[in-house]
Amino acid sequence: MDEVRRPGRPRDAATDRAILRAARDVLLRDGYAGLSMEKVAAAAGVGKPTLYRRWSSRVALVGDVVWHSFHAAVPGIGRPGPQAGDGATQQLTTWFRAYASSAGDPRHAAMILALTAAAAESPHDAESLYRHHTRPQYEAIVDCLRSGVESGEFRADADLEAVADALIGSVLYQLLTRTGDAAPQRAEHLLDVLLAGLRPVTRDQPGRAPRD
Amino acid sequence: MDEVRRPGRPRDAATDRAILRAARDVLLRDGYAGLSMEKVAAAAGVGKPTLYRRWSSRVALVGDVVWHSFHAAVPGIGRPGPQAGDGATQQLTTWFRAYASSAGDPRHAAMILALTAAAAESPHDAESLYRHHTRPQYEAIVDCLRSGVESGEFRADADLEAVADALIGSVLYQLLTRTGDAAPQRAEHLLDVLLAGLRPVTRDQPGRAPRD
DNA sequence: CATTAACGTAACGATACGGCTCGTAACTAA
DNA sequence: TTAGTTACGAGCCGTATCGTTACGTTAATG
Repeated sequence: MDEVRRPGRPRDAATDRAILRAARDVLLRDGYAGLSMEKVAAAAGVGKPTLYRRWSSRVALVGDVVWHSFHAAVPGIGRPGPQAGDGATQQLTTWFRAYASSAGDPRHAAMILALTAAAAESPHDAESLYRHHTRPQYEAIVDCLRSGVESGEFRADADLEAVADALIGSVLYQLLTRTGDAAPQRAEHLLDVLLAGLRPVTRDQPGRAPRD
Repeated sequence: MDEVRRPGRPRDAATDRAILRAARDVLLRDGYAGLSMEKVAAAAGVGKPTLYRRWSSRVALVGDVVWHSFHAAVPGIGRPGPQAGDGATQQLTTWFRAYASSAGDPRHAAMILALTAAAAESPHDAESLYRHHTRPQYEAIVDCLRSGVESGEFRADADLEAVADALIGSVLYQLLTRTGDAAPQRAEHLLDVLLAGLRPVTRDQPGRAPRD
């Protein structure tokens, strides 16, 4: 997979890093609305064409910033269970604790919010952002839940995607409403309720509430 | 509470309605990013100062549009349980079904996404938007859950705010990731898991998973 | 009629978008 | 060495939006 050397002056890898770093700083300080290409270019000490040579738009740049920040600081974010030997319950718990805790870090919170803002304000960008930055993680969670069903840890009739939505969505909602201070405890408590609800039914306890 | 008539030409109530309607249409067609004050003014057949006389900023206008759209079309959105005689389980079910179903309507989806975009892109606006447009509903849900705890329908040790986060957040995440097609079923299934997890523990079934 | 304020029109300065052109630097191929 | 190609920083361009202002008109008060 060696890079094919093309004629002409090669791009400076240090410039890539400087831009990403500057964009991350601006995102932290001013939020997604406050991130302009000109501000990023100035902060990175580069010209605007240098930005547009690499990223076709503001959304694309922000997407890459989020991507790099996540993979630099939260290595296992894409894989819920680092230890394959653990049960699904333990894997899910480990991952969700890490995820909720990372959302408590302002650096990651800003990244998640930026992705959210980009997706929410423009339906067109939302699809591509989801495909590239969120779906792999989402599918890994569902896979983890599915393995828990196969091992008998979880109810077979549970809607696993609904559970994944609730896990990710609850953190997202907390970030949006700035209730994030109590996040770590709340993550633990949400796991309590969801894991209890996922437990296979016994004879004494029917699977559904009587009302319907 | 009669309006005190002040001297001078009074504001035209029809103009208010025309602006709100135009802003709603633009929001539906072009999303939050595509909503500009000039576009709204043009669509409403009104000058820009007329907009700024009523709303101090774009965010304020969008906030009011969401407010009016919700209260016009989803009357009970602020009060989970229309029938006070119902149990908390039934109240919660009724409300969440209505909420998830309304999110399936593109008109409401656009409103929720607009609020989300505004909150996500600017931390400053997020706080005031939350206070005025989301918190009452959120607190009503928590109150409903709390009444369920008091009546013995739900576990006393459950984190009710975590449950509320999960309910609202799951819908939000589905909207953001355009997985909203399966929303009605998923809402039902999430209720299944959460209500099962909220059920008070019995002697046969310990409250927590063994692993910790 | 005098006062007051909302109205539409038409600007304003500031800022950001995405693109473009300069002159220069860096690298490859002949 | 030389020509060709591409990246680079600096900066300008046209369009667009922001929030604001000035101005003349219209509609209500007293």
